[in-house]
Amino acid sequence: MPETHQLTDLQISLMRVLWDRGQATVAEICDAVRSERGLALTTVATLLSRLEKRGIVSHETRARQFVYQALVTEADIRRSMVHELTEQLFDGDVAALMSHLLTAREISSGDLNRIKAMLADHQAGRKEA
Amino acid sequence: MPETHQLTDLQISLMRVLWDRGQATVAEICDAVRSERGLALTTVATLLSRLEKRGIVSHETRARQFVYQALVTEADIRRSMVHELTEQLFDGDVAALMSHLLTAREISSGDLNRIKAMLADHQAGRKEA
DNA sequence: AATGTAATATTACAACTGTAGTTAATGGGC
DNA sequence: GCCCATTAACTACAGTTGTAATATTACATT
Repeated sequence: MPETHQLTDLQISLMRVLWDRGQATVAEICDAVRSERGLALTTVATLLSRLEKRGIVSHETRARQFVYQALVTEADIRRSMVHELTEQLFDGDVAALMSHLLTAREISSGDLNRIKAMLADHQAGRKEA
Repeated sequence: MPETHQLTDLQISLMRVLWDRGQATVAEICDAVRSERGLALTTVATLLSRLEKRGIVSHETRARQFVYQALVTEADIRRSMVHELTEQLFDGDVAALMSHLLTAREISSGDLNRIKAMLADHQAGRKEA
């Protein structure tokens, strides 16, 4: 259970590559983010080694190259970051955040229907648990 | 329309005082956050002047003291921070964030009912609009 | 064995944040 | 008019982040 992992935008970009692929070398990650953010190889390497120091990723060496993999899942990060945000901005009140999402944003009716369906599912699933 | 204002935990604590009171002197803000975070007066002053440089707050001088007030509302900050988070972690998909909230084990049945009610309200309101 | 090449390791640096000490100004009380 | 207390201004410093150049290492090829 990683306590609370707050990641920046850039850090998430790198993580996403690992989440998508499972593993990746520095060069692969560098390539993968090139379109959205052109970074030098050494920059990516630095970022990854910092993430490793924080216990977010790990690496093994294979054919002279570091192959990184995520140690936390995207769900973990979502959980801890959403939790943080909820605490900070909504005093921990998830329903308040929901309310914000419903009112402070243009939500499509498609979204609304999806949400209603999810709610129904959720309650159904909850009952049998 | 303040572009995108990401505030840290501490910055939000200070802002909250201003949001609650409308205005406050440095000393008042310092006192207000003392319980949750004991900071030196000069620390609070520094933080506020940095926020002012960013256009988040402003001050006027009254009786030898700076009286600060927020230039952005809590709703503004909520909007931009929730938006950022949604973009970064859910690829902009609000319904996906909702889904996460429903499944991420942080929601009580009471919350669920409140949410259902809000959804109903929201759709009702939306119809007449 | 020498060398080119690819990869990592080391070092650097500016901006921002959290934190606060020190200094300067100034108004109120005596 | 002088001193104290309050308050703001300036300075400082360590940690994190974004960014990358340079240095070192080591494999593969000749």
